[in-house]
Amino acid sequence: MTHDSCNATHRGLRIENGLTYGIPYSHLKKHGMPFRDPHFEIAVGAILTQNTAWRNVAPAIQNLYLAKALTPTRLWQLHHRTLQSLVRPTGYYRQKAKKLRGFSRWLIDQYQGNIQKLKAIPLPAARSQLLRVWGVGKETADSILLYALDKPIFVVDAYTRRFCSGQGVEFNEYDEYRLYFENNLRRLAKQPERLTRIYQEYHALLVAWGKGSRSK
DNA sequence: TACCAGGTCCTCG
DNA sequence: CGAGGACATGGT
Repeated sequence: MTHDSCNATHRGLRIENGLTYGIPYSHLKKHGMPFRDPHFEIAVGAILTQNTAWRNVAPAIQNLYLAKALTPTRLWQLHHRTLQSLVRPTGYYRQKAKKLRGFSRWLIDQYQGNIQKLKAIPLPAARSQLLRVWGVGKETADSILLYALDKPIFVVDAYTRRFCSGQGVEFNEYDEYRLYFENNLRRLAKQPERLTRIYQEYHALLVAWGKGSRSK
């Protein structure tokens, strides 16, 4: 794992340079990243941020880090009640603890707890498998695919719909919004291998727009 | 004090 | 299917 993971993107939000949830990067570099899988961590963030402000999610992930539980095995081994208390700041903490537990169990059973093995699966199959996990809906599945696994799929969230609405673009279904962006952005991408990065950056722009337009 | 925040699942008609 | 409700904490 190269150190670029320390600047990993969580659903469009970049982690501050040199700091990951309050832990100095120099510390991580010196001691390695025991009990921490940055790609799994991004998936955890995707679940915890469901209908929740990111400011409530960051402390929860820091709790998990300090508990050395940011790997599927370590997280699953936490006592159920302990896990609930660690993710409490995110709200819906009973449901979310159950979701994280189930997701971890699933990664352990299907992929030996190695999320990189899920990355090796073709995109459509990986998506349908994720959608079978309890607590993982379309937006969360696509967030995991795009940000944790670098798969080229566009994430549709509340900001995306709000932005479209302002432009007079409306659909009924999640996948209609997704395909609308994918079809248009694909045309702009000269090389297909840049698609993932474009989707990540474009979604990040929508997030930035959403946060900015709210305080107005 | 009320209202909201980057969803998902369950239930009922 | 599809509308309606439950889930829960922290910030403004």
